[in-house]
Amino acid sequence: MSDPPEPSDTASKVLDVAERLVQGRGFNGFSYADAAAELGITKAALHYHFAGKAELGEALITRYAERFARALDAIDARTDDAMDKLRAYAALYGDVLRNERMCLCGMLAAEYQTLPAPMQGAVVRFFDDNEAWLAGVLEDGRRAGAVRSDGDARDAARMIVGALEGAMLVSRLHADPARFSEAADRLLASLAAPGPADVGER
Amino acid sequence: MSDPPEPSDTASKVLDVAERLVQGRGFNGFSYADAAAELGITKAALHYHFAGKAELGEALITRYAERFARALDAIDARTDDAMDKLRAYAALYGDVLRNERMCLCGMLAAEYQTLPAPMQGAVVRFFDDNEAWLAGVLEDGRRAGAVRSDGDARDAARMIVGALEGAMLVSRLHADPARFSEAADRLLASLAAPGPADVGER
DNA sequence: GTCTATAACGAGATAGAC
DNA sequence: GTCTATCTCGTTATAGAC
Repeated sequence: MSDPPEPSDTASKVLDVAERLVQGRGFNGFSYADAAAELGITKAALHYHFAGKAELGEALITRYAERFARALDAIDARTDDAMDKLRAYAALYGDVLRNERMCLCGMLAAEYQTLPAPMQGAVVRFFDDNEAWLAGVLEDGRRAGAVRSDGDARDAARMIVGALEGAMLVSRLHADPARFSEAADRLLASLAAPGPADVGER
Repeated sequence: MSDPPEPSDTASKVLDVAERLVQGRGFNGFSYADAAAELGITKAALHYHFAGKAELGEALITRYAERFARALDAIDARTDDAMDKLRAYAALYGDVLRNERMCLCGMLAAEYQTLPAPMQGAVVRFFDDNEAWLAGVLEDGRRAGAVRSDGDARDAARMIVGALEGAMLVSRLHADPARFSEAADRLLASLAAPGPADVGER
């Protein structure tokens, strides 16, 4: 009936292409010309949909963060087990890497100093939200005895986010997603409480 | 007597400035103009010392990797205890971050896809060398009973490198080196073997 | 909503004087 | 070893036609 509240078809395609380029080459390593060429449109047409590179960048983070938030909701709906949630969380990162991409916000974190202020704020918010969700999972897991308990959950959450982002960063050098999985599994294993069934595993 | 084998005074100053800029803003976010302005010389003078940006980039990684290798030698000379070595290794990263910098090669890892091939090779070598050193430390530590033993040491080494690089990446967003230290301490704690003196810590 | 055309700038790089 | 001057290219961005 009325105009769709969704971004126009073209705008959404622009975001798709720009997202992939930025995840692969970084915000500074990406240009309007690259995206326009891939889309088969002109740079001027890009400027119609997104006034400038800064606005495009903001839109990229917003959409990425929303998608991520929905994925976290889906995890919450799927299971109540903390370790299952952590495994699913790590798998989100693995999926990104398997598409030969770096996490969008991990990439932007590296370029943080050179980003326009609104993008900086959005990147920080992304990580804050992730840490908050993870901290909640960890606290629940501790109460249930599924997660090893020590220190501030928020600190533990930050360590997890950093470890996963870093594992992506270095795994990508060898184009080897298996390296990421190895690292993620190790991280998760270090978080699991020694199960009552196999303490000491003698 | 003869010309110094060391890089000329100016070339070395160029590397100092360029290194700081690249660690802060990335290789793509840094320009000859930036460095020349800070040095009070012209872009043309820069081209005399380093033919192009790619050559400057290679020189940056080479010097950085050599410095890092010397730091690892110093650690080896200072202690034989594996956990002490790991703590000292993490402290190397903390020192970089405290200067408001990202690890040079961590930054370049993010921009990997856009780097000239020789720089790509040098970045990969940096991480391979780090992983090899860490794997050796972990194996020694296992033999001595100081390090928790599970799986391939090389995989464990990769997890450590990734976790430290990632912790730098996200800590830098809040300009808060304490966040890095928290994460590094957690990582190290997860690697330490349960000491014979405090098993279960009842 | 997309185009052509072009402006305005900064990038990396080069030639040749000093 | 450093300079001035210039070149060429790619970048973001804008004006205005269609």
